[in-house]
Amino acid sequence: MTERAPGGTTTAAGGAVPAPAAEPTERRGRPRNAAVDTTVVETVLRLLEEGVTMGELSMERIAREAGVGKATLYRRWAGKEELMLDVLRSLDDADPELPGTSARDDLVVLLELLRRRGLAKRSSAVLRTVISQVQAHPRLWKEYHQTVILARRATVHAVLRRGMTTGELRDDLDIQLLSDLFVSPMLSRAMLHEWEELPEGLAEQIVDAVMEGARPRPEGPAR
Amino acid sequence: MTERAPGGTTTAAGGAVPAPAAEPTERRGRPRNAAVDTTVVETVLRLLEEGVTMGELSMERIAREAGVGKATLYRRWAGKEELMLDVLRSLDDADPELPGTSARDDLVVLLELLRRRGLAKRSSAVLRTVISQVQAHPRLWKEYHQTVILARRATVHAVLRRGMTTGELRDDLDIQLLSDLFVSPMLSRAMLHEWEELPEGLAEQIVDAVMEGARPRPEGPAR
Amino acid sequence: MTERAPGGTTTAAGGAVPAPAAEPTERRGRPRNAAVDTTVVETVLRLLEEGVTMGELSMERIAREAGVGKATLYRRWAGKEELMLDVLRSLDDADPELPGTSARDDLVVLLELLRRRGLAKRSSAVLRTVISQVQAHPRLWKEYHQTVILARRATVHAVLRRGMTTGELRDDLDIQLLSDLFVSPMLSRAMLHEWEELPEGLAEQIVDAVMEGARPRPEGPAR
Amino acid sequence: MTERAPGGTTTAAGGAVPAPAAEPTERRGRPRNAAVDTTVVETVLRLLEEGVTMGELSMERIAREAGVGKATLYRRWAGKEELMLDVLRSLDDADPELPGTSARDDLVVLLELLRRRGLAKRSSAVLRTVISQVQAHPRLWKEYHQTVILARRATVHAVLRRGMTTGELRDDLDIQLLSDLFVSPMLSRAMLHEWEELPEGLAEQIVDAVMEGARPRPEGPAR
DNA sequence: GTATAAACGAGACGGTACGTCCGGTCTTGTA
DNA sequence: TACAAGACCGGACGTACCGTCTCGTTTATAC
Repeated sequence: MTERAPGGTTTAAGGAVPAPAAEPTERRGRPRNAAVDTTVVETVLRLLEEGVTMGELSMERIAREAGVGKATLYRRWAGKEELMLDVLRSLDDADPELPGTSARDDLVVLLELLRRRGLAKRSSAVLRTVISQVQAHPRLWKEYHQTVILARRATVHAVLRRGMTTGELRDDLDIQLLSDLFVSPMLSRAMLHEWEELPEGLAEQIVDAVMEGARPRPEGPAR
Repeated sequence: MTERAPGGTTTAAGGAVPAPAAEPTERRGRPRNAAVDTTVVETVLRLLEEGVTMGELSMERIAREAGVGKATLYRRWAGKEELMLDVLRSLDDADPELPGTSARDDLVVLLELLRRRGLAKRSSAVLRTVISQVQAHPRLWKEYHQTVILARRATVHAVLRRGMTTGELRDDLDIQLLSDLFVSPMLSRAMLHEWEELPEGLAEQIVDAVMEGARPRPEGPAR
Repeated sequence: MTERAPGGTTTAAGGAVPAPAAEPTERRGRPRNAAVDTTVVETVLRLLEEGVTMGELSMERIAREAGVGKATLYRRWAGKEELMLDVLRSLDDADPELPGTSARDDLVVLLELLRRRGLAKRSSAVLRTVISQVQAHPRLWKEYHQTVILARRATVHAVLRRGMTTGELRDDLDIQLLSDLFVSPMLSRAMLHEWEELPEGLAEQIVDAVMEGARPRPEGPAR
Repeated sequence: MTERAPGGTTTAAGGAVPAPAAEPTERRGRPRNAAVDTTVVETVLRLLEEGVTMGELSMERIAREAGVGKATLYRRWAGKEELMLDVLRSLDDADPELPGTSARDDLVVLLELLRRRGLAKRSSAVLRTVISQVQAHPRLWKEYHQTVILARRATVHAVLRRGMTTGELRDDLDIQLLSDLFVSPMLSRAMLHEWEELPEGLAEQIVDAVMEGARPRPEGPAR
C-alpha cells in the first residue's frame, strides 16, 4: 500500500490485501470516504485516456477534475508519483485460468495475455504513459516490481517447473533464464512501445521458436 | 540534431554528422561557443552521477550548475526533454568489432557488450534515469528509437542473416523474431532495472540456450 | 453577547449579564459545558501572552491548544473575530471608585486608571494586539465601541457635568469636546502603542494642563 | 524602505528619500520594472476603494488583479503586511503651508488638515482599513511610526516652540505634553473611527479650548 | 577603425504547480 | 444534544520552475 493513512483498505488497487486481520487501533473522528480513492484513480485514468499528457497532469488539476480538495489527495498519497503507482496497480487484473494440457499451451496462454494487455484500450496509451513515469522513480519502480512483476513471474516459473518434471522442457537450464527466454521477447516489444507490432499469432510463434531453438534440428520440429 | 540553432555543430553527441558541407549562409555576430554544449551535457551527467533525481534536475539548476545563462540553454534545446535526448545520445558508443568466426560468437560479443554497458559506471544509474525520462515523451522516444535502437538492431540482423546463409541458424523464422529471441532476455533485464543481476557468463548462456531450444534434444547439443 | 448558542451564559466576559432570568425554552440533549467558554478565552490570552502573533492564532490552533473540537468553537462563535471580541471584553474591569472631592481629582483617578491599564501585565501586549484585530472589523469595532467605550465615556461625562455645576469647569464648552481634551492625550498615546512612555505623574499633569490652558495666565495657576 | 531588493528607489512611496547618493553597486541582469511598484500599490488602493475587505485581499488576488506574477510581488515585498505599509505610505501627502501669523493659526491649519484627511475620499475607508492592518504588526507599526508619525509631530513641535518664544504659549509645560493636548483630541476621534463626527469648525474649537483651559477665567477669553 | 550583430551571464517578468495550512462544514463514536 | 476527533472542499500561503524578455558586456564579421 502506498496510502499514508492509518489502516484503511484501498478499494482502488486490484489485488489489495484485506488488512492483516487484527486491528485494535481505536479509530476516532470522521472516517475516510472510501469512494474518494476510487474516484481519484478513475479520474486520472479518464484524463489519460482523453490524451492528457503526463506533464499536464498536475495534482492541482486532478483535484479540480475529481472534485476533491488538494489536502485530501495529499492525505492519501505522498505525491503524484505514489498516486500513479496506485493507478498503475489498478490496471492489473487477476491471474488467468491456465488450460494445463501442456507447458507449451500454458505458456502460449500467458504470453497471449501479455499481448492482449498491450493492445487493450485502457492499457495501450495509458499504461505506457504511467509506467514510464513510475520507472523514473526508483522507489516506486521497486515497489511495483516486487508487488506486480514478481507475482506474474512466479506464475511462469510454476508452469516451467511443471514442464521440467513432465520432461517437456530441459531441466538443465536456470529457471529464471528459461523464463526470460519465453517472456522477454514479448515484454521487450511492449517496453519499447512497439505494441502495434504485436500480431495475432505472436504468442505461439515465440513459444514454439524458443522450444525448438534457433539451430536447425535434424529431425522434424517435434511431436 | 535536436539543436534549434542555425548551423551549430553538436560536439556532445557521439556519432553526430559534421554538418552537411556547404554552408553559404552569411554568418554574423558572435559565433556560438561550442564548449557550452559539452559543458552542459557533462554537467547533467555529473549531477545524475551524484544521485540527483530527475525531478530535481530543473533547467534552472542545470544553468546554475553549468555556469550558463538560461537563455543559452533555450537557444540550443527546446526544453529539458530535448536536452536529455542529447545527454542520452552522448552515452552511446561506437559499434563493436565482431570476431566473425561464427554467428554464435558474434551474438555472444554483442550481448556481452549490452551486459557490460549495463554494469558500466556512468550508464548504470544514469542511463536508467534518462531513458525513463525520454520514454515519457513519445516524440523523443521515437527519435531515439530510430536513431539509436534501429542502428543496433541492424547490426544484429546482419549477423543473423549471415548465420542463416551458412546454415548455422534456421532460415524458417522471421528475422525480427529471431533477433528478439537472442537480444530481449538481456534487454528486458536491463529495462526492468535488474542490472545488478547480470552475471559473468550470461551472454553465452543466453545464446546457447536459444540456439538449442527449451525442448530436450535427442542427441547431444550440436557440433 | 456574541454567542450563537441558545441560552448559554458567558462566564468569560467581565460585566456579563447572567441571562435575563426566566427561560421557558425546553432544553434537550447534553447541556453545554460552561467551562469551555472560559477555557477557550483563557487559552487565547495565554497564547497571546506567550508572544504568539495574531496571524499565528488560527481557530485550528486555538482548538488544539484548548483541547476542544473545532465544531465546539464554531458552535459558540461565528468566527475568529467574534471570539476575539469576547477576549477583549474579558479584559475589561469594573468601574473605579471615585473620590468625589472635586472634578479635578476624579479626572486624575480616571486617567490614572487608564495609565495603569496600559502598564498592566496582561493588557500591555495583549490588548494592543487584540484591539487592532477588532479594529479591522467594522462590525465588531462598532459593537465594542457601543458596549465598552461609550460606557467609560459616560462616567467621564458625569464627572464633567458635576464639575460644571459646581463652577469648577467652564460651562460654555461642548461636553464631548471637554471630555476629549482630558481623555484623549492619554488615550492616543495608548493607541499609538507608546505605553512605555507613560510616566508616573502623567495623569495629574494632563488634567492640570487642560484645566489651566496653554495660554499664559496673568495671575497664578488657580485656587 | 520595505523593499527586499538591492538598491532600487521606490516610486510608490510619497516622500521617498532619493537614495543616499553614491551607488557603486554593479547592477547585473534585467533591471526591475519601476512601473510595477506603482501599479501594484494603485491596484490595492483601487480594490480597497471598491469595498474589498482586508481579508479578501490576498496576495494571490492582488497579483491577479494587477496582472503581475506572484513572484514579482514577493521579490519586492516580504509579505502582505509590508506591501500594506507601502500602500499606507503612498497615502501621505507633503507638509502643509503654514500661515505663520500666530501659533494658534498654525495649529488650526494643522488640525484642519488632519480633519480633512479623515473625510477625504481615499483616506476615509482605505486609511482606516490599512492602518488597522499595519497596527496589528508591531514591526510595521514601529516603522510607520518612525517614518511618518514622528515627522508630523516634528512640525507641530516647531510651531509650539515658536509660540513659546513669542510668549503666546506657556513655556513651563513639556513640549510633548503640550503637543498632545492640541493634537490628540482630533487624532483619537480619528482612531476610534468617528470620522463622520468631525464637524466644520472642530479644529478651531479644539485649539481655542486648549488655549483657554477648562477652568473659568476671571477676565474675558484673551485678545 | 568602426559599425553591426549575435552570443553570453544575469536576473526580472507573467504564469502555473507545488505541498502545507486554515476556514468552515460534516460525520463519526462516546457521553 | 454536546463533545473531541478528524475528514472534507475550497482557497491562500510562499517557493520553485517554466520559457521569455531585457540588461550590459563580449566577440566576432562586415564595412
